[in-house]
Amino acid sequence: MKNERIDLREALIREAIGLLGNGPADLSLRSVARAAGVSAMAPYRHFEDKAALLGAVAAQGFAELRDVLEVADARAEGGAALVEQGLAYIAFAQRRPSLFRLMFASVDLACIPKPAGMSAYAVLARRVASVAPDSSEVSTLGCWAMVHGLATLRLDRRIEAGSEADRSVLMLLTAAIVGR
Amino acid sequence: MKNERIDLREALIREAIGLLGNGPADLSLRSVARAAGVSAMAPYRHFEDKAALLGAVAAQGFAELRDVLEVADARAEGGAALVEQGLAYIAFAQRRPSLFRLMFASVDLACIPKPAGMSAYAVLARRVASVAPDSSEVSTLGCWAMVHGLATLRLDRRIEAGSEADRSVLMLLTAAIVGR
DNA sequence: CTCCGAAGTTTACAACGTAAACATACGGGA
DNA sequence: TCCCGTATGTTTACGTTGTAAACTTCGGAG
Repeated sequence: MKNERIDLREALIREAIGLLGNGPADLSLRSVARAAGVSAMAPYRHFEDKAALLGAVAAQGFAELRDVLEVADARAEGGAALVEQGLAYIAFAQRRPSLFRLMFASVDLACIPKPAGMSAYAVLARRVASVAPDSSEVSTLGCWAMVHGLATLRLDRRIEAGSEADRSVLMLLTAAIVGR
Repeated sequence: MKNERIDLREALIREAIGLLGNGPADLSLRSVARAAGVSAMAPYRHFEDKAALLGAVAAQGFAELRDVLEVADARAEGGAALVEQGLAYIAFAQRRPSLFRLMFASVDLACIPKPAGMSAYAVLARRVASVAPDSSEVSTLGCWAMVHGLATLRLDRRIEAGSEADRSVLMLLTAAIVGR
C-alpha cells in the first residue's frame, strides 16, 4: 500500500540526515540506500536523482531552523530578540555543520520546496519589521547576511571567535537598525 | 630541468582555474590533467592529492581577491573606502563564483598556504583600524561577516537584490562602526 | 482469475580518485 | 666516458560513485 512508499521515502531522508553526521563525504546515494537496507537503485523510485533527495533533506533542515529561530525569538523582545535569533542561527550551523552547508551551498534551489526556505526567513523578517518598520527590507537583508556570514565563516574555520564576539557584533548591527 | 616541473605545476593550476569557469562540476583531477595534456596520474608528481591542487588554486584566488580589495580601497577614504571594499568583495564573488566557493567552502584549511588567506583579510583590517581604532576587532569581524554573507547568499541564489541594496546595507553597518 | 502498475532488484557503464609498477631521461661522480 | 640515482611521467588496476535499462514481484481492480 501507499504507506510503504512513504515509509521508504522518509526512511531515506532520515538515514541521509544520520549519515550527514559523519561528514558530508560519507553521503552518497548508495550509502543512503545501504543504510536503509535497500538496493542502490531503490531511491530512484522516490527521488528523481541524488539532488532531489538532498533537496528533501535540506527542506527538513529549514523546518528545523525555523523552529529554532521561533523559540529563540520568544526568549526576548525588541532588538534583543534579534540578537537571540542570530545566536540561535549560528548555533544551529555549528550543531549540524553538514546539514547547514547542504541547505545553502550544495543543493541548487530548484530541488528545495520553496515554502521550506521561506518560512525560516519569515521569522526573521517579522521581528525586524516589528523593530524597524521603515527600512525593514534593507535591515532584514543586513541581519541575515551578517548572521549567515558569521555562521559560514565559522564553519569554514575562517574565524575562531566564540559567542561573546558574535553577541558583540550582532548588538552593533542591532543598534544601527533600531535607529539612533 | 626544474623549470619543467614548475611549468606543469603552474599549468595545472591555470587549467584548473579555467575549468572552474564551467561550473565546479567539471573540475576533476582527471579533467585538469586532460586539459594540460598529461596523463591522469601526472598531477600527483606535483600535488599530494586533489585537495592540494584545489588548495593551490584557492591561494591564487586569495591573491587576486587581495588585489581587488586594495584597488577598491584606494578609490575612497574613511568609511566610504569600507563600502568600496565590500562592493568589490561581492563583485569578485559574482565574477568568479566557483573560484570563490572553492576558496571558502570546499577546500579544508590545511591545503591553503596561510599567508594567502591572510593578506586579503589584512587589507580590510587595516582600513577598519584606521576608521575605528577602538573596537576595531569586532568591527572588522562584523564587516567581513556581513560582506561575506551578502556574497554567499547571492551566489547561492538566496537573495536577488542588486548592488544598490548592497550599498545600503553596507552603509548602514559602516555608519554603526564609524560611530554616531 | 487476470492483468497492470508500482516498488524494488540486478546488471551494466562511464567517470572519478588514487595506489603500484613501470618507463625515461638528465645531471653528477667514477 | 660510462653509469646510476632521482625526478617526471605513463600504464594498468581497483574500488566507489551516479544512473540507465531491463528484469522481477506483488497487491488490488476489473
